[in-house]
Amino acid sequence: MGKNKQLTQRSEDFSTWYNELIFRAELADHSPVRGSMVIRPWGYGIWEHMQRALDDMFKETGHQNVYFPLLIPMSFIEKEKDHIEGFKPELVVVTHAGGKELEEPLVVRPTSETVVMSMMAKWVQSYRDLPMKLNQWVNVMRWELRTRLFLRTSEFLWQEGHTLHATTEEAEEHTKIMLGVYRNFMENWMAMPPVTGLKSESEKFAGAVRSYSCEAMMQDNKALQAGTSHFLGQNFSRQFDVTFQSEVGKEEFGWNTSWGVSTRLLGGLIMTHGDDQGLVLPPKIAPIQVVIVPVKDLEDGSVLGKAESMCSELIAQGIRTKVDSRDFVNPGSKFYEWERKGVPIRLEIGPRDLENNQVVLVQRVVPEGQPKKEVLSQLEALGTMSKKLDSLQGLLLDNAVKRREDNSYRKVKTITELKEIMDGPGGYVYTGWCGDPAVELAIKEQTGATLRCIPEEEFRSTKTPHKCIGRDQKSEMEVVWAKAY
RNA sequence: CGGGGCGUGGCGCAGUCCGGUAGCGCACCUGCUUUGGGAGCAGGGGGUCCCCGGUUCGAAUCCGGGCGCCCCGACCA
Repeated sequence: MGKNKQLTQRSEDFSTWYNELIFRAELADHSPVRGSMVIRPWGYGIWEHMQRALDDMFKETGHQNVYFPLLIPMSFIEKEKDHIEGFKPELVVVTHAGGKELEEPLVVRPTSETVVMSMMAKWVQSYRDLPMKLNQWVNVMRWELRTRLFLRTSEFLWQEGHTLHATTEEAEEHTKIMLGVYRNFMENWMAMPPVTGLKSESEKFAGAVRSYSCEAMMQDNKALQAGTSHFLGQNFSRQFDVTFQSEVGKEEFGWNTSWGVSTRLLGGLIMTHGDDQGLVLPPKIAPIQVVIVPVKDLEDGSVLGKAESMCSELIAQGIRTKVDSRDFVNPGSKFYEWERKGVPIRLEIGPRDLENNQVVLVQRVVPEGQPKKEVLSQLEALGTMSKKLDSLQGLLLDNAVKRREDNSYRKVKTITELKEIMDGPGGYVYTGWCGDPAVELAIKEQTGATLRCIPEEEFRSTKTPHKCIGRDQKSEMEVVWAKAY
C-alpha cells in the first residue's frame, strides 16, 4: 500500500501534481460538459471565504451589489469595436428558445460591460447621480480552446465591478483603487503577493483604454494574471449613450471602470502554497482553521468529550474548528486527509494527553528547521491558537514573497539572456523596453515569455535600465517578462 | 485548432499484438479485533469493456466513423 496514495511530486510533473491535488483535496471535478467544472464543497467553501472578504472590501469602497441577466443581445456586444473583436471567438450564443429560432441571437455573457452601460444610460441624468459604483457576483462563459480546472474553464464564477464617473481623473483613480483592493486581498488573505502594474497595449482588455493587473508568481515560476482593473474611458459610454448633465449644465459622456477576479484565484492559491502533501490553506480563507482529531477514545468517551469541549472554546473565540469524530477512520488516515485538504492546524488528543492535560499541535507549514509537532498544555493551546494562525498566515506570505523575489531577475540586457532564463528556471525578468510592440512579439516568439506588466513604482529596480532589451534603443519604461498561464 | 497520449466496476491499471463468455490493487458493504502517521482477518456487492456501425458461430480484442479526457503549443481571467 502507500505508493499510489501519494501525489505526484511537484518536481516530477507540476501539471499532473496540480490536477491530482484538485481531485484528491476534493476541490472540484469535471462536469459532463466539456471544459466546465463542478466545484465541490471544500473548494466552494474556500471560494465563499474569499468572496466574503472581497465583498466587504467592495462595500467599504462604496459599491453596491446588483444582478444583471445572463443573456445579452448580440447587438450589444457588437457595439464596441475592440470589445467584440476580442470576445468574438469565445462567445457562446443562444439561437433558439421556446422551440423557435430567435430573431436576434443572445450571447451568454462573457462579461457584462455592454448590458450594464445600457442600463446606466437610463439611470443617470445628472452629475449628482455619480459616481455609480456597482458590482455583481455571477457566472460567465468564454468558450476557451484549452481548459484547465480553475485556471481556465468555459464557465467560471467571478465578480465584475462596473463604475461610472463624472471625470476621467476620478475614473482613472478608481481603477487604481480597485487594483489596490485586489492586491491587498491577495497579499493579506491569500498570502499570494502579486506584482502590480499596467498592461501593454497588446495585452489590455478588449475595449479598455488602460488595463492594470495583478501578476502572481506560481511555484513553477510562471505568472498568473490573478486580477485586472480597467479604465474604459468613454469607449462604452459613447456607444451606449451614457450621458449626464454636468454642474455647469453641459451634457457629457460618463467615464467607466470595470474590474474582476474569478475562481481562477483558487488555481493561484493551489499553485502558490500547495506542496507534495496537498493543499495548503492560508488561515484567513480556510473553511476549517483547526481540526481536532481524537485518538483512541476511552470507554467513558472522555477523549471525544475533551475534543468537543476544546472545539467549543475555539469556536467561541471565532476560530473555525471541527472535531473529526468519525470512528470508522484511523487517526493516521485523518491526518493525511486534513493535510491533503490544507487545514492550517491540527490538534491530536488521546488518552495520554487527557491524563497530562496536554494536546499535540501540528502546523501544516512551519518555519524552516522547526518541528511540525509540538506538545503543549490544553490551556496554552486554547490561549495561543489565534496567534498561531496569524503567524502561519504571515509565514505563508513571507515564503511567497521570498520565492517571488528569489526568482526575479533584474540585470538582464539581452533577449539571449532572457531566453536562457525562460528555458531554464523561469521567473520574472525585469528589463528596459522602448515601447515597440514588435519587440513584444519577437520576445514572445523567441522565448515564450510575454510582457506581464509595466510594474508600479515600488516593484521597479533601484537601477533603472536605460536600454531596451529588444532593440538598440533607449528604454522608455521598465517592464516584467514571464511565461504565463 | 495543430502535435502526442489515453478511454475496461468509484479510482488506478492488466487483458487488445494472436477473437472464445472480464481480472488485479485500492475504495465500498457486513462482522470481529484494532486505533499516537494511510489497520488486520473473514465474508460480500458492484462492470451495456466510451458510443455507433461493420466483419465473425462468437468482439474489450479486428475494421470504419464519431465522442470524450489528459499533456505540450497557439488564444484567453
